[in-house]
Amino acid sequence: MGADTRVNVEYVSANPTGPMHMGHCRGAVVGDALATLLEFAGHDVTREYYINDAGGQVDTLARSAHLRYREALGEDIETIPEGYYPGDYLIPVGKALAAEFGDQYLGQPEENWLIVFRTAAVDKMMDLIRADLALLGIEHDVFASEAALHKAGKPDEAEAWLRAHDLVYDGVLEAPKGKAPPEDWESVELPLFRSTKFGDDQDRPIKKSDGKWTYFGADLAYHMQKAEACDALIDIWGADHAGTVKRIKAAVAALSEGKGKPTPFDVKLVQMVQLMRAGEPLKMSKRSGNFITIADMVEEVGKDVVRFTMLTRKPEAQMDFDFAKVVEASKDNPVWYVQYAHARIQSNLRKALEEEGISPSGDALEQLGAEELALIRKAAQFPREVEAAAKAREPHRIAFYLYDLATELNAFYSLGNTDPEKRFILKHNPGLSQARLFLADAIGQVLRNGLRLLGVEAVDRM
RNA sequence: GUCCCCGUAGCUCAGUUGGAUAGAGCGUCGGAUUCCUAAUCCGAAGGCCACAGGUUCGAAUCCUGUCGGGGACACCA
Repeated sequence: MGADTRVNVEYVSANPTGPMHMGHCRGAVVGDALATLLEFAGHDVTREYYINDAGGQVDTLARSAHLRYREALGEDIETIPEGYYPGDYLIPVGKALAAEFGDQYLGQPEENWLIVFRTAAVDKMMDLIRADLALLGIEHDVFASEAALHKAGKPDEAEAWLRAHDLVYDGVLEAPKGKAPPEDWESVELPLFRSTKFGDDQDRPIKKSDGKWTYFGADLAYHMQKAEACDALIDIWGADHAGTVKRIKAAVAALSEGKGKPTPFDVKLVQMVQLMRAGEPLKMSKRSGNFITIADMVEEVGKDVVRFTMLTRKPEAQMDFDFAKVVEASKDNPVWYVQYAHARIQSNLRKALEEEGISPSGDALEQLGAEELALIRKAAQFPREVEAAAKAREPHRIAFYLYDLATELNAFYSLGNTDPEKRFILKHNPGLSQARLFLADAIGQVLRNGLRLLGVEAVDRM
């Protein structure tokens, strides 16, 4: 492809209010694999994470941290009240805050400590999140802070520009139609972005009635900021945000076209994952703060299994993740099967060298027959497969391709069971043996390359 | 009520972005093994590509509608 364009891939962007749970997992893996895939295809990729550190949720986080801070200083806080984050992960944060500040924020009104606690708690949460992402082998290049965006006045800039072009106006939202009748509906005049001009169902407010920016108002400025530094934008979102795709696309179209630099922008929606164990769905209670974290998943089945499995389905289709099935050692477990093929190749290469002194060589490739050629053809498809997957922005195709390649490798390998002449290691015919090992080595290479694209390590023995 | 995603073999899913007889795995049935990793391999049966229209020389693929599953719909993030 060699397009050599700068592509910004934003993924994960989980709220900095706790550790990552399984709901973030698929988007994280898909985004990361996509980024790698685009890099491999010759793009200059930026992996970006947007930190929502300016909304009401981080205030709740700060208050929850303050509660744990009081606890760390000896107070019995008993049960965590409604409206606070109950998770145990805030206990060490409270201790750290107590160690850092002593009792100076005890018994103080909120305005005296909220900002301090918010900043400190968000930092700690981001450390947590970065650690969780590292478990999945994920590392972002840029962590963009929403608060910093506000401080830099980006939303104001965007608003001014949009107003100047009659794309933002002050207006009143219509009450929501349909099944959910308005309960405490008030009609207020708000600054609205004309997203209907770009196919949205409704114009969208960029500021709230208290004058603060809405999430959308900030996000719009954020996308503008990203677009200034690259040639194409990709966002990976959970499917629960599908309803906001139109407005943000409208915003990017309006701003980037208006400013003379139309920026292609793609939002990839990733569907929910249903966790299962041996066919039974796992239910988790959000209320108690008890959910299955990414750390739990990685600890139980390993990074490679989590990553590969998340890529064995197209992202926009719902999927199950069965803790029992993903570690099964059989052909219906793609992770295992691809690894098995690679280990088998490595095992043969080792054995050939150590026991027979035969190493791969391309000197006698003309001795290879029709079956080997079919295998070579399959392996040779790899670059085209990568190109197609990159163009379609669908990393899961690589996973399916690797599975197919493993199938063909194993099929050829099995010919040697009934016909000893079809084996890789042939003592009486070193030339052919070298050629077949050369082929095996090449396929091993393709498997490794493909797995690396997915962020999965190939194993040499199992 | 509106919007988005999905609907392909009994089950779980691919399908190279409109091209020839629609492909895997599991399951079922029938085979292969004194084996370089059999945790594997080969073969068979099994499809009106949800349904109905439309566009096209040509549709699983694009458009419209219906049905079914999932998700989202105030100034939350």
